Amino acid sequence: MGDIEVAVSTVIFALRPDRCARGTALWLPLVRRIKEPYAGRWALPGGPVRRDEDVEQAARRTLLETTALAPKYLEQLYTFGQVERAAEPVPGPRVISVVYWALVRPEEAEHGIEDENVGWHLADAPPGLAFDHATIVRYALWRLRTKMEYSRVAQAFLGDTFTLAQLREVYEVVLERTLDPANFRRQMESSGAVEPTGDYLVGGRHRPPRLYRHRETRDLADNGPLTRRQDVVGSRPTSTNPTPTNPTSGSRQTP
Amino acid sequence: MGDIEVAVSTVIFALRPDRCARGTALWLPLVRRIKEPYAGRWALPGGPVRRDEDVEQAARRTLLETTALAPKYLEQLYTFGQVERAAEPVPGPRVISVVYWALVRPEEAEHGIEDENVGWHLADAPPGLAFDHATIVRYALWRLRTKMEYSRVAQAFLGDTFTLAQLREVYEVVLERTLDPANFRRQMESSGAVEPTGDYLVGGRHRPPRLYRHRETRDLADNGPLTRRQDVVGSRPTSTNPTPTNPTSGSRQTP
DNA sequence: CTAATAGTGTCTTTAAGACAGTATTGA
DNA sequence: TCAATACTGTCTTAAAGACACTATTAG
Repeated sequence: MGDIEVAVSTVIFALRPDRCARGTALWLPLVRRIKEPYAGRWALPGGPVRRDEDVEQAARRTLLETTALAPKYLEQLYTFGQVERAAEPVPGPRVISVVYWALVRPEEAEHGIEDENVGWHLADAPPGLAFDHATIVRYALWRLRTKMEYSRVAQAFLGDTFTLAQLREVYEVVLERTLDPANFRRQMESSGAVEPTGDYLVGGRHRPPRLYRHRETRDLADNGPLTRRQDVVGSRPTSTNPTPTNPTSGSRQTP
Repeated sequence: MGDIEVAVSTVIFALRPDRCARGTALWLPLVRRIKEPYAGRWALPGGPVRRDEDVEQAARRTLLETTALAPKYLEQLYTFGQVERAAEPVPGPRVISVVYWALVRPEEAEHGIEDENVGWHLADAPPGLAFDHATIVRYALWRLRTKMEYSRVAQAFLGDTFTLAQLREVYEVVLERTLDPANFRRQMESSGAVEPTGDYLVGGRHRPPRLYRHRETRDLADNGPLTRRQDVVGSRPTSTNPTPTNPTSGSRQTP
């Protein structure tokens, strides 16, 4: 029964300058596999969950170990639990993967490792990936774009202060369409997601734009009621359940 | 390493008549635990994942075994993977739970088992639950309400044909507020989510309302790109990956 | 007929989008 | 001065909501 391995993988997105086309594009770091199933192919950073660490903690640890990244925004994406997952070239062991997705700021991204085994790739067109990681990346991209429309995730791509033009560029690059600066400004200001610092960004070639900061009314990575960790109302400090172990409903037919 | 158990739990919602207050309320089935951690307490139906079954399949199986329910709408909710999950009364084994949520129609709900160990409870105010199942139920409720606003999940509570008043009642009960019948009608008709069958519901006390059916343009339980299983563009038929097993980025510092 | 629900029409408010116009900087 | 970006104002359109009004049934 304890015959199933649990692993984590993480899809990390960052905005980085792009040589061709427009200035900026969406990138994600990949690591090259060295062991056999898919050896030599690119894959999402990850690894097995240790017995004594939380699953999210495992995601952070493997990320740090393989890419040296420590993203502030980290959220669970989906758990992939099909039986035939490892059955591609070699019928390996049964592995269930809890996949996370992360957003890092440009400065954070710079601290990441880059060598022949760890590198950034365009999120739109990643190279041939191991396992079904291509599907996972596509799903993560869909989640990012969807969440962009109704939340403030875009701010996770930026530093503590930023101009509205920078924030707008995040939206434009991720959603792949241009936005009207005037309307964008109005929306951001009326939504209360940002607030002006009072400072201006000097050194630009033209009129210095106002600087803004995140308005941390709520956490950026919102998982609904999961973020509000300790409830005041309910009971104990909310541990994260181990599920009923086979309840086998005993005596049925009892009104 | 294979020292971790993987289990599933499912939060099932159904609309059922309520004795007090308004006619209908949101209910969910719970099972009574018979084994020791939390023996006697109510818990979500679920159980361990077998080595040879998909995780989703495990959710369906345990649901059928314990409650005799086979919901059409079943979707992954979240995976709970903290270390201290089982550590409440007895420091049990490490268990990671993949939690699903399901919606069942009234007729489906009637087929469910009901005895002293399996019973329906008000989703708003469940009894004292085992583990952190109260948190999970609260989270599932939040997801249901959130998803209700932008998708067509409401239809999963109803049969093949229904009146707009019935559909509106689903929204009203779940969202806990009344909706304007006129505006609701317009929204539903313009969204293209439903289409009139041409028939009318006779036998009512008053003017017979038009019957509608789901417009199955897309799947009800949409998981973004995950539902579109086989891609035509990409490559192979999309298996569901087993994650890279510890890539340990080899030779760093290589430009 | 009345009671009750089904369904339509219309007005107001709000937000999104298009786009013209003004402001402020470096060179 | 000019180019380029920052920022403001205003018009149009679409959707949401409030709510009056008509339609059709059972009894």
